[in-house]
Amino acid sequence: MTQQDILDQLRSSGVRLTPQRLLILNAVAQGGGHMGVDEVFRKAKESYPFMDIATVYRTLHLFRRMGVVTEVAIGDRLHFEITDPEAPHHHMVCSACGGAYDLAPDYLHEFRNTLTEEFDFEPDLDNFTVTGVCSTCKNSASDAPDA
Amino acid sequence: MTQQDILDQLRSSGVRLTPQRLLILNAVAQGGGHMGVDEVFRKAKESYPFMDIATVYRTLHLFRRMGVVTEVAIGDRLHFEITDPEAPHHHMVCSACGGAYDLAPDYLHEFRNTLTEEFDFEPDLDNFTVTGVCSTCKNSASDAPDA
DNA sequence: TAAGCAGCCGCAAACATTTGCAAAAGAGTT
DNA sequence: AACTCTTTTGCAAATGTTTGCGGCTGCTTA
Repeated sequence: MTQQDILDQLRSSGVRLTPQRLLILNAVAQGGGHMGVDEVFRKAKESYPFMDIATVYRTLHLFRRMGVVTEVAIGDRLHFEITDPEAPHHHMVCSACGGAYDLAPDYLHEFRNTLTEEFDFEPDLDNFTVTGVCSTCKNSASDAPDA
Repeated sequence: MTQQDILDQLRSSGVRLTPQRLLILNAVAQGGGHMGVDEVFRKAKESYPFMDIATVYRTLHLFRRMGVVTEVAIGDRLHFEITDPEAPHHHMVCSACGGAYDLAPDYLHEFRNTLTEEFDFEPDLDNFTVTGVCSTCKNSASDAPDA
């Protein structure tokens, strides 16, 4: 599951491979975890100073539409990561510390089955995120009172 | 479970009751289902032409923080509805037709338990939305290009 | 390799959302 | 009712995101 596959997928979809798109793809990939729009922009701009923010938005949306990247909402910010079809996973985001944890799909099988059987509703769990409070923050709740 | 309770809750939180806030609360309540920011703005403006869009944003965020309204993401748009503590529910949003369906909390109990037990992660399912394709759209995949 | 087409990019302007600030207004106190 | 304190509002300016458009470029065909 390399970038090569992604490039093939793009090409075969009639989408053009441009330097800008490759840079953006690289930026997301090298970002490892979750890259914000502006982080992708800055990183891509390092290699190509004429990079435009509009292109970054358009390209990320394109990639998302094609399933190449996955969008994760952390707080109010959108983050992006390369979609890994071999090991799809979901996210738990802590509203206290902003941390994002991976969640194996097994935990959602039951839920999916329920929705399908009860409502004939086919959930798209590829872009699935649960918000909540993580273990760490929950257990150190004593520190952070609010006035 | 009336607006009165909401007002009391606001007052007792040290939040001030202003005409603007009442109008916005009313707009969301009368909107019945899910009101977009601009819809709330327009409706409130009918009664008070000086209403400012910034006030609408600030107030909706305030209400959300206080749990008075619930935010539902439908497509790229945020919608708001009055939180009903008597009958909390979640949402299934169809990515094809944009429809929003209520989902009883029972269906999430199991899921919540799993997250808590396995990860000590306390999910906030009050603002919980699953995206997917609804029965209608799934079964009429052949016709409806867009509606 | 040259030519042609369609899709893409960069720019700037439109639109959406957030924020700083001074004036205005709610809520308690006298 | 007048006073004071603090929050809230409206405006405008700052961000953040999307879109229209003319020129540019990847890709295909010959």
